[in-house]
Amino acid sequence: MVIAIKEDSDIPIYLQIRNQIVQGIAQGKLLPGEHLPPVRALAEEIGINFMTVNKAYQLLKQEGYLISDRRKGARIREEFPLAGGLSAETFELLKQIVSEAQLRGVSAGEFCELCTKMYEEPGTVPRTK
Amino acid sequence: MVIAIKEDSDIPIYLQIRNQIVQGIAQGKLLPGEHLPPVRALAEEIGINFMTVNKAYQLLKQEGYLISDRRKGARIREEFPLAGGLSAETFELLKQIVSEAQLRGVSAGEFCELCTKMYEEPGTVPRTK
DNA sequence: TGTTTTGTACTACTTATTTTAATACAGATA
DNA sequence: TATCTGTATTAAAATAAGTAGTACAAAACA
Repeated sequence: MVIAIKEDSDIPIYLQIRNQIVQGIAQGKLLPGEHLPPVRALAEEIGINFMTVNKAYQLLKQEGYLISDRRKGARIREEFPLAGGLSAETFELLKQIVSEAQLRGVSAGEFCELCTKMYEEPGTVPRTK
Repeated sequence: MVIAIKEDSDIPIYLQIRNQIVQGIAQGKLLPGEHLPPVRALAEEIGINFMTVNKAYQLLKQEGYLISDRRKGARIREEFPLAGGLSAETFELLKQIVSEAQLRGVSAGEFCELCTKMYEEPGTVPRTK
């Protein structure tokens, strides 16, 4: 999977990496058990320090998406915890997003339709209704 | 409306204020045209510097939620722009949340149900399904 | 054995952010 | 006039965040 970094984004590089990997797993681009590139290789590919990639991997590992493998690099976890709900942080974030959507005139139905499309056809969801 | 600041939160104070006001508007706790407390009064109530409150008000004003009223303090805007869609930033954030929900075993149906409840009965939505 | 590759711990540097502070000012109000 | 509003300005301090450099241990392999 290709990691594309936006240099001018206000999202830090290590988070861009982390987010793209999470989305990659959710979208099936990264399969359970699959090896990620070594921190140094990915860093060189992107053109950054390998500790920045390491920070992303550390975060993913801490969140349960990755397991460390000193032999062949980091691996996507085989069995996900399936926490059965959102984390407290994500839950609060979602409440905030719903409030803002509501105030911008997005109906509950439209919002759900948008989310459903994100579930089903990730990558092809247009932003404007 | 009462603004409750979590001192140990990793979200900065001015953002906590801003977020709670946005949610307050969405939930009908703050009505269009309603006056917010003066920056100095709210600051003293919370126990912070009034410029921190001012920063929150500035942000809300910039986002179109508030209008300045030099006579009796800031006021909730009467007519919202109804931007007709999410901002690009919020859209990306939502994509991220959907991915994470998906990986945690939350189905599209469950996710939509949760969002719908957030729309309809804000404040009473439990985090655990 | 030696070499290479892996992740990681530790440290450091730089930059950005957040919060507080002290004033000052202009418009509105009583 | 006196007092209330928001706001502009500037500064300072503290904290946090991001990125990077070096060194090291475990594993793999020729």
